[in-house]
Amino acid sequence: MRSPEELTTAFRAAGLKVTPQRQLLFRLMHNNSAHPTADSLFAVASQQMPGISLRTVYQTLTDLTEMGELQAIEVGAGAMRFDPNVSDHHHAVCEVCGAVQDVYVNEAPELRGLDGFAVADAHIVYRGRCASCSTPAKRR
Amino acid sequence: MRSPEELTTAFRAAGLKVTPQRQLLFRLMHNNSAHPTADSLFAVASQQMPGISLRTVYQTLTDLTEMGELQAIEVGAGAMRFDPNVSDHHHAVCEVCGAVQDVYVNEAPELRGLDGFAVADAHIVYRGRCASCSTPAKRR
DNA sequence: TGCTAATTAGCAATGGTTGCAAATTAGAAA
DNA sequence: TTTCTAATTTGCAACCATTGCTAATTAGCA
Repeated sequence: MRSPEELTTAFRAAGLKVTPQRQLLFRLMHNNSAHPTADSLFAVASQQMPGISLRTVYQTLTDLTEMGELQAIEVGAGAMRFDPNVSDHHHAVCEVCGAVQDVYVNEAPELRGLDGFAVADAHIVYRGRCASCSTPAKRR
Repeated sequence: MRSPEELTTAFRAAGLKVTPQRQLLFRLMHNNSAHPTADSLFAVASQQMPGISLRTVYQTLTDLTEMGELQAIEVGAGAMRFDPNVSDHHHAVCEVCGAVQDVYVNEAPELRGLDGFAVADAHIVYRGRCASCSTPAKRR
């Protein structure tokens, strides 16, 4: 997603208002690689702006997603995650701690069984253990 | 998933009871390639057994999934789908009609960005248009 | 045929998300 | 700077898919 400054310009150009709530969310999502849920983002936002509504967080995340600034991802089990990285990539979900990280594939595999299906998009969810959850010997 | 007869034997061998509800659901899921949701399966089951509970449908689908007889898949947007095909495969979801079909990949692609993540499982969801939704000229 | 643990049904409750309406406010225009 | 109005925010109710709970029922062994 673009920088908070660029988004400010883009929103105004589109006839949308740039409210303090939106500015805060622009900042919180920019370069955010945590793949937060609406709720976890709400928790962080609330610290900096007590009284901000969860409804507004949902609204803004939806708006940004529709504008192509965020990618909404469904990793199974639970809430939607939001990712400011809108490049073509996939996700790995740690089954231990729930963390989500970006994964890139070099080339799409060949498919069988498409049977006339016209693929527009593909998304892969990998499950397993992230680096920190794979090294139990670390606690010495 | 195995045949209703084999499941009957397997359930009894595991100390589980083979109720009329379960037998019906065994039959309805066997060779079912529609990837039904719990609710759509409930609708079909209700026709053949009025009074069957949605709770029981959920329960039985969960049991079968835990026994490895079904695969529970999350295609994004909406309810869980259940698939009696438990072989290693993926899914294509039609964005027009919502149909889900099985897809097989020849070989897993190389990944970048794993960064120590140990992959245990991968599931790909393709989105696009199924064959029947891709041929508008059919209505002559 | 009786017994008992497994199962069912029904309903309440949960978690994530959206619809709605009233109050507030950004920002263009005067 | 003030006014005006459409956009936005908030709070709450409602929604959907799913699960928890429990009393009543039942499969299937002895």
